[in-house]
Order: sequence, then structure tokens, then C-alpha cells
Amino acid sequence: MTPVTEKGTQTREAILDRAVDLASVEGLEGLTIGRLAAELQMSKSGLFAHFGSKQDLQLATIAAAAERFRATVVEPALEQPEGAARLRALAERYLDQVDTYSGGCFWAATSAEYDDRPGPVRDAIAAALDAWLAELEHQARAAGVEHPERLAFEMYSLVMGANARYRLSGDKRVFGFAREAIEQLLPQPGRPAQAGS
Amino acid sequence: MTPVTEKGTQTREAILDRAVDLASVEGLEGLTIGRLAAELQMSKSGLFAHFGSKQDLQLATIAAAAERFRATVVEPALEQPEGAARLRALAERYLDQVDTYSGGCFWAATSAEYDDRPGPVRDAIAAALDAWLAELEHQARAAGVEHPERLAFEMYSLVMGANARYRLSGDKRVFGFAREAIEQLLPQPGRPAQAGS
DNA sequence: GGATAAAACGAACGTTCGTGCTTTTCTATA
DNA sequence: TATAGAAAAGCACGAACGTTCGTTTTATCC
Repeated sequence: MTPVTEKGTQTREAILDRAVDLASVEGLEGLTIGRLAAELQMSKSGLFAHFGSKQDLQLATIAAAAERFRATVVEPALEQPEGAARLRALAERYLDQVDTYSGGCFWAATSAEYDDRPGPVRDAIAAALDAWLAELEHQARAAGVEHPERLAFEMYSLVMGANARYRLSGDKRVFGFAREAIEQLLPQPGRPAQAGS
Repeated sequence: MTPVTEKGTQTREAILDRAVDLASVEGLEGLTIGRLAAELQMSKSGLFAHFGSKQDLQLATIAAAAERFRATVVEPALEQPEGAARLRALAERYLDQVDTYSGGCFWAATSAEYDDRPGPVRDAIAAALDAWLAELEHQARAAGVEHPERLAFEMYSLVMGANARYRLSGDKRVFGFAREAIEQLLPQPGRPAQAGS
């Protein structure tokens, strides 16, 4: 019987799936090969062979996190038409995800960790965040708001802020605060304007 | 001649001053005793003796960072009357500080690092952040806004978001975005309402 | 100035980190 | 079923970590 994917590939995927969760909690530096191997019940060297270096593992983890974010947050929001509706859906999906995964937002954890460490890891994180901001800006433009860049920044800040506050205080009301604040920024049906006239 | 402060005290302060900067860049875990000692041109053991454990060093660093934040951000804003004016001053001082210190915001770096690690270090960080949110909320209440808690959350998110985006993208326009967004939230002179009617 | 205590040092510890080499085990196919 | 090649394990390494200890230097006070 021919397997649809070889053993190596599916092991690698299992590693990366766990790596994303672990890095959300411990950071990409705290993501140690020994611990990752122990959690997956395999040897350090066996796991290591899949990547060749810790940095490669980190970059692969970032790519896997980006893919998960796309599938969990962006993809479902595509059901909504471009513009305000999709922005609402993106925010909603993001906030759901923060409350679902035990480590909170992967990007919040890793971008704060690497924003001062130049190199390929930082570049990969920055690229993913830039793409997220660009998507928000694109939808803001489609929604016809006056300052799309600013709205993208505000939405980014509010959802990231909700993640940060919830992680530290455990107070779920911040999700409501973020939702209400975002609603104020979006063009209301029947009323054209918004976000900083 | 009696010195106003003993040698030990001033060495300890010099250590903590450098430790706050270093932790803003490398995190509280990346704040290693060896590196800190090297930068201050003293021995690991000599430095270590001032604290007794790494955790004590971390807690002392957090306290020093809180004191610096108070002196740099909160204290100067006391010149403004309570309410909207002071909120503007607090935001302004915060944003200045982000752009001044090379490591960016100490609290953004460390809270993301420790939000998933229970213990005294996390507790100390959480307490400092809670105090900052409480101060914002108190001033929001004094400003007579309708939802002080929400306004505090929004201001927190916007200034932290500006810090995060600036650190990662280098784009200084985010400071302007944050300023404008905050201005929209505050009661305007001549117009009573604001933040989510 | 000489006694006393504080401060700083240098070397070493046990542990954990990432990484390299060699060997064993598994797996897909002829 | 035999076998080549991939996957995983075993073992060891050098470096850096926090920490301890005994000693030496430097302040402080009578």
C-alpha cells in the first residue's frame, strides 16, 4: 500500500504543529529541541535531523504558524464580502483564536521577542505581520473608510491589545471592549463615515 | 567623610539601570548574569552577590523599570490637570519614551514573555500593567467619558500597538496614527461625547 | 592607622543548550 | 521477501547557563 504522504513528511508536520503551540508559550528561543523531542517522545537527534539547525526549525515553525493563521482566521473570513463585513469577520476569528489556543497569539509572543534581533527569523516574523496589516488595510480600503492605513493600525492594536490583556489579566471583558471599539471604527449601515473624520 | 550612599547601593543601581535596558531588548530570560556582568565590566560572582538568585535580579529589574516608567511617563504628566489633558500627556510621554529607549517598551517585551509562566515574576509584571491600566481608567473617569474602562483599554492598545509596529517596521507614522486615534476617543473642547456612544 | 565588614573576584560545579557523527531500525518498493 | 534508502536513535562534544565557594581587594568606622 502506498501511503499518501511518506513517514518523514508527516513526522515533520507533527513536529511543527507542536512547535507552533510551544513557541506561543515559550517563545522561539524557549522552543528548545530537547523539550520538543521529549513532548513528541522522540530523540533530540532524530528530531534535529528534520531541520539541520535551530534557526531552520524556527523559520519552519513561523511558516507553519502563518499557515495555521491563514486557515483559522483569514480563510473563514473569505465567506464575507470584502469591506466592513470581512473586517468584522477577521476580527472575530482572531479573537476566537486567541481564546482557543492555550498559548495565545503566536505573533504577539514572537514579534515582541525578536523585534530587536536582526536576522532571518525577525525578517520572517516581520513579513507575516506586514501581510496581516496589508490585508486589514486592503479591506479597509474596500470598506471605503477615509484613512485605511490608520484603521488597519487601530484594528491591529485593538485585537493585539485584547490578546495581551487577556493573557495577563484573564479578564474576558477585553474581548467585548475590542469588539465595541472596532465597531465604532467601521462604517455603519445607513451612516457612511467612520475612523477619524 | 561620610558618603551619601554606600558603594554597594550605587553599584546595585548601576546594575539595575543597565538591566532594564538589556531586558527590554533580550527579555527577562535573555537577561543573563554573565552578559550583564561583562557589560558592566565586573565579575559574574560579584554581580550575582547583589541579588542571590536570578529571580531576585529579575524582580529587582521589574521594580527599577516601574520606577523609571513612573519618573519618565507618569510624573511629568502630573503637570496637566486630571482628565483629558492628563491622558493626552500620558500618551505623549509614553510614545516619546518608546522612541527614546533603544529597546522600546520594557513592559511590552516582558509581559509577552511571561504571560504564560506563572510565578512571582509574572505577578510583578501583571501588577505593574494593572496599575497602568488603572491610572488610565482613573483619568478617563475624571475626563467624564462614558466608558472609562473601555477607553483605558483602547489607549493601552493604541500606544502598545504603536510600540510594537514601530519596533518591527520602523515606520514612525504609527505614532501619528496612535495620536489621532486617541484624540478621537477623548472629549473634544466644545463637544462633550466620545468613545463609543 | 588598624580592625572589621562589605564588595568584588576567579575558579569550578552540575545542567542544559545546539550540533555532529555513527549505528540501528523502519519502510517502501522490485 | 529481499534490499536500498530514509528515518530515528545513541552518544559525545563544546559552550553557556545559574550558582557556590574560598580568597582578595576595597570601604567604612573607632
